Amino acid sequence: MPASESLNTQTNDSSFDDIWEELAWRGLVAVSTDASELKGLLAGPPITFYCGFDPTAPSLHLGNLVQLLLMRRLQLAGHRPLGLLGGSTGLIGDPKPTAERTLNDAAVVAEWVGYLQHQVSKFLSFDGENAARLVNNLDWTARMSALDFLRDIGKHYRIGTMLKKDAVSARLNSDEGISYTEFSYQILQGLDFRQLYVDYGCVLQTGGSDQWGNLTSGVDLVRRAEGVGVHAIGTPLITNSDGRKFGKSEGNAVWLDPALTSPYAFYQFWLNADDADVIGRLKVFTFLSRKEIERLADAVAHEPFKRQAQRTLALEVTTVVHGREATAAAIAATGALFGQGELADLDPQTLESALRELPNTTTIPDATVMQVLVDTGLTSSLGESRRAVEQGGVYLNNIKVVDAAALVGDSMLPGGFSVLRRGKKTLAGVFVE
RNA sequence: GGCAAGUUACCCAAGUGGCCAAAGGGAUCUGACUGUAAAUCAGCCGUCUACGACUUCGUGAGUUCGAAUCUCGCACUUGCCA
Repeated sequence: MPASESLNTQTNDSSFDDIWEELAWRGLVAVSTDASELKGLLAGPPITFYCGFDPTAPSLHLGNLVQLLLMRRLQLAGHRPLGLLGGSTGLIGDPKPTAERTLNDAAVVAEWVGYLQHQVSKFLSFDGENAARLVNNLDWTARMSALDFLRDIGKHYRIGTMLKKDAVSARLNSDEGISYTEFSYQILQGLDFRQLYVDYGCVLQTGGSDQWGNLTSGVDLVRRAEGVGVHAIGTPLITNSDGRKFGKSEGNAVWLDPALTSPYAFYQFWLNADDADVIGRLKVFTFLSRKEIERLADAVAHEPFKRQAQRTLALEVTTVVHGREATAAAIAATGALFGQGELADLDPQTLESALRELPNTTTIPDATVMQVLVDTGLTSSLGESRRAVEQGGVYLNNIKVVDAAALVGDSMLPGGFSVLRRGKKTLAGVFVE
């Protein structure tokens, strides 16, 4: 439901000469085929372009969000998006630099395709002249025989070129090696581009720059098989300013599915963006204008403690992904839980709904705080709970828990619930019956 | 198919019969400082009914008073040869 409600308010920034200029300013182009040709292409009559999403998990994540928003920007510029779901490529898995993937069960992949399809559809408009369209590469791959594959497609591929792709050579140089299955992935992806060119006149593919080898695979195949020059854009990998991977929070990726990453957690993720990163994030993940973003950059420079850019970022991105209502709830919860006042002074109703946004559990007054920490997922074992308490990192209703044997019933708020906190900002709700 | 090397906790990586729940680094987590930021410093970092017990060093058997360490089988990875 959410997302799509934002579609009507999204626009590109008209202060740019053309969409290419805007994409460049937003830092969305890390690599591409001939830049001046692309610029001309995107400034001209509507083209059809595509971006693929492989079902390697039950939900899309932040890396995919970059692609989805790029697609939307291109659509707003008048171009026609094809959202490709990797029903077949997801069965194979693209080579990760470090390790071979474990193959997922076909039924599971098919199920995930359904989830992703639903998610992708929320970010694109399916109305009007340049309505988006979803396709599944299983539709044309499944019926292709091994012989057709080798004769019609394989003949266009040179092993030398394939070996030189970063994703492949990295693995060949590691002691992990690479299976024939994953080695072949680039051909499957190339096949997609060709098929979409033939069926829809698709002339541009976008993807992460780590997929550059796979993007060019398609460009090469279309040139060889169809004699046509098509294009590819690789977006930069989003990393934190200190080079660490982005979108990993407590060891888990930030998902777009609210069941996997709650809107509250999602909102918090953006709110916690580093000063050094926040402006870049605004450019990539919001539809705010250059003028507005420059104003926020100024705010970061002169009054960083107000964290205006972070607040705006969190508001904008959460709204785009989860909708206004969920965002409002996340902000309300944030206000209640991180506000200055006493928890006991808060309206129990407000507080309770805030706690519902958090990981929470229902228990009895005699339960130990240590056990509840585990139940809410704040810690993963009693030992870790014990350590957290010993280190002075556990708070029940903002009162530091000093006794490892403390019970939930020792401190309760009016209304029969408690705010359990680990560290400075990891919170959970405890409902006592 | 032959020969060789390898498989250690979230990741990298020491350890080659007892002093090993296993060095070191990184990541995560906690504390101090702060702005729910960064940087820095410190601590924690297998599980538990916790001064002790239990389960781990690819996997299954075995040798031994005692095995991550030795032997054999199996699986997987890499390199060289065919």
